[in-house]
Amino acid sequence: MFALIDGNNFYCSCERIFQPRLQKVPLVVLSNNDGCAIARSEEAKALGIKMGQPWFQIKHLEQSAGLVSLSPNFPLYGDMSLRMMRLASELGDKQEIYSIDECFIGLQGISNVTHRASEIRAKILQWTGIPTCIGIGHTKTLAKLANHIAKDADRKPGSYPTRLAQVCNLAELNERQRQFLFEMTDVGEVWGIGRRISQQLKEAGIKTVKDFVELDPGTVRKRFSVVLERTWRELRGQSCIELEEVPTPKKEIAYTRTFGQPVHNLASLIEAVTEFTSRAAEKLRKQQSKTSTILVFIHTSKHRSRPQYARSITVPLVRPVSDTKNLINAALHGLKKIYKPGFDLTKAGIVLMDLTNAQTRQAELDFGETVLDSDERLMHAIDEINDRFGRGTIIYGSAGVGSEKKVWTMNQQRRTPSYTTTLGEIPTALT
DNA sequence: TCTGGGGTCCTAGGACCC
DNA sequence: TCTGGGGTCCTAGGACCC
Repeated sequence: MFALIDGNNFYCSCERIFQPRLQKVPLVVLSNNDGCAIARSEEAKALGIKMGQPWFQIKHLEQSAGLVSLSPNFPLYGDMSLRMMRLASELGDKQEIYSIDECFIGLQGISNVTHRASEIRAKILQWTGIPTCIGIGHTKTLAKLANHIAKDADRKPGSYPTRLAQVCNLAELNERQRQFLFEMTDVGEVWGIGRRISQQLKEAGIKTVKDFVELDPGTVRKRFSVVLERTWRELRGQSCIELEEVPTPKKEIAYTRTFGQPVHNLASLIEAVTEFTSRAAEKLRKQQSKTSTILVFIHTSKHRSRPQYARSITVPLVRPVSDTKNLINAALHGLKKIYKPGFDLTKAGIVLMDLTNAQTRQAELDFGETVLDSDERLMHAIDEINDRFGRGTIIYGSAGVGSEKKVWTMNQQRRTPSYTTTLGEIPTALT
């Protein structure tokens, strides 16, 4: 049996902890560059704001409806997440942290689950200020579905029976009650059924979860995929997706950004790609991996009717490395190959691919010209210094050292302080 | 005027290799 | 004039998840 614990409107909830005036107010947290809404409070959802909706389309609600928007504050969300996850883990014996705001809990041998879940929920709320919902079921997909029901029952009166609000345990319901809930639930709410497949199912007359589970598995496999068949089995109570306690190392590490303003010149791109590569290399070393392929891309905005340009290139490395200097050299080499002047470039990024464990060493013939990783101790020292004194304390020269603000950096107009992770930004209580 | 970022998995065509 | 089959790599794009 599994539980899924999920923070409600997580980023908005994090912001509200330190700014109580934002309670009950329609609130959105915007994406990088203050581009679109990536988290919405219930009040903001009630205004009809959609997930991912561009800010310029909803900006007018500031005046007319008191909408408040904030730039994202990921250090804060990451730290609040850790606190929430630590408490959530007390529900069972195993935990899989699935995303910044949700985790699965393995419930093997746990009795009185529903009651325990309510207690954990109350504890998380009291200790961290984050409201959560908990779904429980025999498979991960069912736990996800139960979580959806717990949430809707909580915030949309009349959608589901109110006793399922906040904590919903599908495993303790009888078959008839489960069927009843399946019949009320749109097939598109199922974990693994996205916009596209949901639409195809509906065109075939399969509208609810009940319709879907009544299909024949062979048909699901043939018409769609083996992946969807797995989802079907999970909904029928057959567990196919295991709990992953230890996160598997990433196969790719990316750092990509939309620029604050369009960029036209190679010099700015070099700065941006240097910065992106440095940051990705930090992540790479943190996970104790090396990379042997780096992909660089640049492109214009599809939303503008200007000449379009999009290119990417993969640059193979002679051997797996994790040091920033070698990676920057490779990335800039690729960038210069794909750069073409005359376009309003709005986004660039790099992806480190073909990651391998840093401990693995491939033996090789010595041709007397080996390009080695920079001293590992040097990289380690730079990471430590940047960790301790703030990102950007030590940078590579091609990241640009001028004092003026770089055109490509992000716009973040409404960023809140890092209340819990930066000494100078700790909130003060007025006496 | 203004439209996010980080992942995984899969597919398909073209270039190139033997 | 006649012209195979198997494979990899690259690039691009689409599906899903958060």
